[in-house]
Amino acid sequence: MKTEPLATIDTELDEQITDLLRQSDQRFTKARRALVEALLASGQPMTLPQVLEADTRLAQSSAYRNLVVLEAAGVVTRIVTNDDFARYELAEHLTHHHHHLICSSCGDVTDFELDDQAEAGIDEALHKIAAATGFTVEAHRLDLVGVCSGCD
Amino acid sequence: MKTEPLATIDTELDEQITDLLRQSDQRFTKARRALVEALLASGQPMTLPQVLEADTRLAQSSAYRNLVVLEAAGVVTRIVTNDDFARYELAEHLTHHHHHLICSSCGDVTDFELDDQAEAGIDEALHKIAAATGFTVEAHRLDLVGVCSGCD
DNA sequence: TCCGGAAATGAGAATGACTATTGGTTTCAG
DNA sequence: CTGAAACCAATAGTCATTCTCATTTCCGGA
Repeated sequence: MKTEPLATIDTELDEQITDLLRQSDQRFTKARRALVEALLASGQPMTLPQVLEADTRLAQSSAYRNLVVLEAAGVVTRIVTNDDFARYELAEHLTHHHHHLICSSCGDVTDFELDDQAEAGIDEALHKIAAATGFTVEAHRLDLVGVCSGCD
Repeated sequence: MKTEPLATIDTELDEQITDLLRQSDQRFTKARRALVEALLASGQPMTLPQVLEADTRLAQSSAYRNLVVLEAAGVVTRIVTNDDFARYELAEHLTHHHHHLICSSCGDVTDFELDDQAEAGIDEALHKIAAATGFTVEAHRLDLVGVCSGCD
């Protein structure tokens, strides 16, 4: 596979990902690097067809397999909606905490952030719930479902 | 199909559902009533196999088809997780606004509610976002992802 | 640098949740 | 009572995703 990056992975990010993969006994191969570059270049959650379109050198089966590996290693997150395809994006700890606008019409997913105060309020309420139910919190997901401006 | 309800649908709920279905030119048939009863009896989101197990008189194909009808009519909500099966529950406006605890280990989904203050805070923050992005809000979804007490 | 084994790749086949079709039965208006 | 519309159950597709396996690539040791 030739290398012609869609986006550049800086040294720090490269090391983080290499580390995460190593913890799962996996290598940061060219195909996996190409996937990460495509996700990085997009800046938005992508479906598999979108990923393949962004980098036509990728094979479908390998892309699926590598996304599973990357997800297991904590490098990417898989987002399921009611759309036909699942979507993938770089994990939050490699980027920043954020939420999703999900369009119920076209299925598109866009990121957004909440101000710190709102975020803190949610966290507090959620930890109360967790404590009351014996649930160990890994993450919270807050999605806005509606119709995007392009679908009106 | 015989009728031997798992749970009782009170008159008000019955009328609401009948109305919603009528708006989609659909009837509230026995099979659909049985589905609603099963969901009502469970009080939690159910996978299709769980629904079939709860009421063995239901046929798989009809259950799927009727759940599609009920969802289109706004009677039930479909929740998709990373689990193999989608889950179904009664729509919020027939019950009450709530959120989900999703176990990343066993896939089980449990409902919980937030106090009014936290809920209002979230709503406010979200409407700001919507206004800024030209997004028309239909609903918000707040899920807690983690490990349930049975899976530690 | 060259080798050998282990891991990764890619093309295609298989899987399985879900959907559409079919053909027969029930319901309801008139 | 009658016929069309709606329903139901069974079964055959559909299609995103996963698996298989022959081939290729990677990487440490000689």
